[in-house]
Amino acid sequence: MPKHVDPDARRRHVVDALFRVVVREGLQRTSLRAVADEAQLNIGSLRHYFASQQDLMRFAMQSMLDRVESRLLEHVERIGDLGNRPRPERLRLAAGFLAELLPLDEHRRAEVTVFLDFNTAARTNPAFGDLSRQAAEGTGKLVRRVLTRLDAAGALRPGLDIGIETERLTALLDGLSLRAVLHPEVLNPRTCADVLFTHLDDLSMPAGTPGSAH
Amino acid sequence: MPKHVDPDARRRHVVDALFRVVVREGLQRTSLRAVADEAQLNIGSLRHYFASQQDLMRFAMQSMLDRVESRLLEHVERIGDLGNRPRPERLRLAAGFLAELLPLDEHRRAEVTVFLDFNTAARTNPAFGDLSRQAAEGTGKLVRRVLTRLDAAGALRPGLDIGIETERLTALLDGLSLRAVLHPEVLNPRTCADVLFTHLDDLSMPAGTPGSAH
DNA sequence: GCCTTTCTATCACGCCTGTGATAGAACGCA
DNA sequence: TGCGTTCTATCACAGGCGTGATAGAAAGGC
Repeated sequence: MPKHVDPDARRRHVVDALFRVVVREGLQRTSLRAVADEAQLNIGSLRHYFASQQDLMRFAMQSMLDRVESRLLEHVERIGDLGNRPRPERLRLAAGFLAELLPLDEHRRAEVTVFLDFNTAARTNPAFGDLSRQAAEGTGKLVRRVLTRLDAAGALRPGLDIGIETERLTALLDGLSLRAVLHPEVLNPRTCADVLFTHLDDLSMPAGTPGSAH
Repeated sequence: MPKHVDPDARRRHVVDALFRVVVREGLQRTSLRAVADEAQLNIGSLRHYFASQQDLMRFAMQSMLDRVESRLLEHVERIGDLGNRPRPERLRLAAGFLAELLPLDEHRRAEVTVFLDFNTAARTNPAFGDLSRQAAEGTGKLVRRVLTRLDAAGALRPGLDIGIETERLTALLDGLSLRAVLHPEVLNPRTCADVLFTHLDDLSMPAGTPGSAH
């Protein structure tokens, strides 16, 4: 088994470089040569790990989605069972969880930036079509699940249409991300988080209502 | 003064062609030659009206923003004074007005698509920087004005933070547009409009108060 | 030692891009 | 008619792109 380097590590290294280029220059200007330079690799080496540009791009987008998903799972692990928390804390936890999707720090900001570029490219580039759709449906289902759980725990206002509220909250998250990434001087992370919390608070029980059934 | 053709009409013709290419192929693949072909013009003629690619692109983005603005103004004209309408109708009118920003029909859909591509490009292309920022601030101020008017007319819930609510509604509109453009099979125009109305209804007087919706 | 696989590095090709330069047609006015 | 401006059309160039081909280095198993 000849194995000088770990190919998976190499691919991760290349993908990291690609993300940096995308953030700095945009997906439009993210060429094989630019990525190779950023990764300090020869373009020949790079092509040894990725058969074609499309392979690289798809792999990169898939990696990005995987990373987001694993960070979300990690967050779920961290908060554990939220069934037996006091109601205001449940809201706070839900907000903190959904905030993983917002560009509130440099790390998430880079990720959301890449996410946005890939997904807008997917509109006209069939190579990304399935991944983009899967991502959009994924966040939708995620938001729906959060709302459903909150509702089941009696934390939400009665009479809400969960379908509509799912679309509303999902669109709100997407919109906050979009504006925060494109116009950080207009929408800063703090306001971003405030808006999210305000929204969840709006969906919750009015103050003074008896809390969790159970 | 020799004048065979109307230069303004020509420029409009070219910009229309450019928009079609952007919608169909994405801004990334919108080259001078592609636009010239779409406009059924020789690239030489095209370059007679636009000194450089950057000139064309900036002109196109500015045109798009002008068209959106004029459609909004036209809508304002159409509804006239809304001060003396019954409250539920005021909400409906405000929703209809803000819906001008959503891709609810093919025309607006194309416009929002172009808007999105230009604004995402503006993140890394300084040529669009000022226009993009101006657009983002414009919609923000627009939303704020709508909310302020509704509030002044007593149509809104008391205790709302107009600043936060402006950001929230703006992000919601952006998010709806984004999802409707990128994933029309997930978020259809009908749901889009429903979400907007639900949101405005949520901001209005609490349920049970005379005049509040449904 | 040798052999095979893995990896790095480079060349060349065809394609597309924006753009400078330029020639000629179309047209209105004198 | 001829003149000058406006417009159309084309060529050529340099630069960037993805990619096929290929040669050579590096590394481990035998």
